[in-house]
Amino acid sequence: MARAGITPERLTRAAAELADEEGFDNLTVSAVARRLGVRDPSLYAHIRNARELKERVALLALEELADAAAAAVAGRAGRDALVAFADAYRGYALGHPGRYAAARFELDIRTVAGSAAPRHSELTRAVLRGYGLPEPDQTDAVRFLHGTFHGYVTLEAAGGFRHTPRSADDSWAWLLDTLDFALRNRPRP
Amino acid sequence: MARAGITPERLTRAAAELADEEGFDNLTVSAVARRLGVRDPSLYAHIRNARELKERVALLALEELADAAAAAVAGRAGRDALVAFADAYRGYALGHPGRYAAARFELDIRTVAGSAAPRHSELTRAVLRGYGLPEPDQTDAVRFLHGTFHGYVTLEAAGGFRHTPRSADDSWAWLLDTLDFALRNRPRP
DNA sequence: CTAACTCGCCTAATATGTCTAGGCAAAATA
DNA sequence: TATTTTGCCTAGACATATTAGGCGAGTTAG
Repeated sequence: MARAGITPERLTRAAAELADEEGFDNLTVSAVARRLGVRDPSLYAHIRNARELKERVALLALEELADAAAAAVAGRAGRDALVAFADAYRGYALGHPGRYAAARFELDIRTVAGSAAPRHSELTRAVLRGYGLPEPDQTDAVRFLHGTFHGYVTLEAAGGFRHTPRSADDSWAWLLDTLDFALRNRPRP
Repeated sequence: MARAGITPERLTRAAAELADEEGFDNLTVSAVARRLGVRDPSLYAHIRNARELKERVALLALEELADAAAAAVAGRAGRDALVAFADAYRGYALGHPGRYAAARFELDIRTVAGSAAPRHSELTRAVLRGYGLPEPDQTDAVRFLHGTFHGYVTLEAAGGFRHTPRSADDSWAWLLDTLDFALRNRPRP
């Protein structure tokens, strides 16, 4: 049989595209095999199981997201950095819904450590540097920002804001204003 | 064959329990059938398909969550109401992870309208009443709060905060303080 | 009180997806 | 060129989702 020339990169890319097009929940070994023009079992020479396929997409998404965030934050500080960071995050999530969902895939602790996840925390801390928060406030703020961005974007992607005429962009801008205000003026303990 | 006496309530309860125990993603028609002591096809007399099974759990979760939030907010105002509301939300999510995930299940628009989802928005607006926000700021704030609570709790449940010694409870308290401060003092447009 | 009927649950069977075992030939290497 | 590796294949076991059709327990009509 002619070889299909499957590489880890081609496989992961196909899976990521599929996730974006059909949803992360519909990402199956079968669907990837179809897209690559091979039979299902052939893929098991390249992946251990279906979970690993999803893991690959998750790791890719974490990398891409961290890269986008890093580029956004570079050369900015304070409010500018916060807004650019948040917009990069939201832009990626809306532009790549399947990959974004993958980034929330539960990885085991060892895999997380070797992933781009730690870069996300570092980048968030870099953004917060402009606000001069001492510990443990900075850790709290990292969690606050992560949670807020993730939650807002998830609800928006799920269509939760379509029932009201107010635009999701405008609410997002208001949210960032409020966040910036709070971080700058919140009374120290 | 002896009848198993399946009612919509028993079925939904079994599905909800299964979701909490095994995860919403692992909620299957087969698993529910096993738990109820019947064969898979027997359930199709009670549900249309697997999607409807999940929908049932989603609707139950939205109801329970709205009930808990309503009870928490009753008789409170301002900061007290905000904290009680948020704690009810977080408590439910951590106590019933499967049901909570179900509450994020994408329902079609007609189903959402008949669900407890609108109550959630109303309750959030009730909480915000104490902060005297005009429109469209109030709508923005509703989205902000929903997103923040949902995101924080999702990340916490996924174990995203276990890598740092700082307790998730303390970060939560900090978050609520900050939110309250921002809503009270944010400059009007 | 029996006859008819409804409807809850069953078996059988198909489709799709995950994954293992074993085979063959193309590609890499000796 | 001979050998080894290995990418891809077929066959097949097992799980889940779902449809079709049957049978008998509970309910209702005569």
